[in-house]
Amino acid sequence: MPELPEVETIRSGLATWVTGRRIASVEVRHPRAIRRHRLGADHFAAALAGRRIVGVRRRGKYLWLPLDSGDALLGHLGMSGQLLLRPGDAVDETHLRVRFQFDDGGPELRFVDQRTFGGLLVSAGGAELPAEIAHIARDPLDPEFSDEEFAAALRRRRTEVKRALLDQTLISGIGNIYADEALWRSRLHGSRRTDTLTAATVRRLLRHVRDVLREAIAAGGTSFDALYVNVNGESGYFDRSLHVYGREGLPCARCATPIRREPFMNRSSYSCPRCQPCPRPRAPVEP
DNA sequence: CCTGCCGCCTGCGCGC
DNA sequence: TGCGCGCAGGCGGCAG
Repeated sequence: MPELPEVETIRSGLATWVTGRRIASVEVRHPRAIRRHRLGADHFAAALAGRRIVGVRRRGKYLWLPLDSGDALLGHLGMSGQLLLRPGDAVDETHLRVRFQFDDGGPELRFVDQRTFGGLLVSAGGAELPAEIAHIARDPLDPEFSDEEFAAALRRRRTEVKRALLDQTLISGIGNIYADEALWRSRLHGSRRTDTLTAATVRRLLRHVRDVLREAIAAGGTSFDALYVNVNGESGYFDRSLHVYGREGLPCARCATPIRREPFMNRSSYSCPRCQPCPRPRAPVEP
């Protein structure tokens, strides 16, 4: 579920509430939530108990908490993951997967995940950048993201622009909502081939990607339902500012044409038929 | 190598 | 009321 703005909202909340605190105990309630920690639940808990959290970092949709051991607690929220700060005596959530208690007796950290597509692991020596996410590209809000390298990668690719925006090894943090919103702002149809985009078009696309991500962060993210909330359980309100996502049949804010929904990778893509015309099929390559 | 597709899970809303 | 179906913010692994 959560894309960069939601994960950044959670990162920022965690930074406020867990930085500097020492983990006292870890309870793994569901093994699937730590399936990517190959050494198992006991090792996971032992690697964290007694460690102090020294910060909270993010790349794309991944979060990690560097520890005073030099390791890091790495997490991905998948489609339905939540990280919540809750009083220790609060009733357990139905989908509570992992509980972290601190030695200061303050609020505990809970990993709650309905669909268990998300998960946590301890990355050995991963405080600076976990090796497990070395394949994830920098995100477009990272000061070291290179627009030129991204444009060059698009030119080399033989795929469609929406697929490229969702490819976390090219540019990270963008998911189905913000891909559709950035494409609408850029007046591009998602099935445009990446190798047909001009340099100016790629610049325009990146500008709109950054605009929509920053605006969504300022709104605390997009909450369609209770599945995405910040660490204090509060919803974001960027859903009010969406122009196409989830708006099939509603008028385009620019031209009033009804927004269309098209099947895409077992999900949906939303766009304006007039502002974002389907690209012409490619001319066959001459022999 | 690169690209595209499937499977992993649970819950909700809809039509019958 | 109940049931089956389609759909949902994502990713890793694998086939071609």
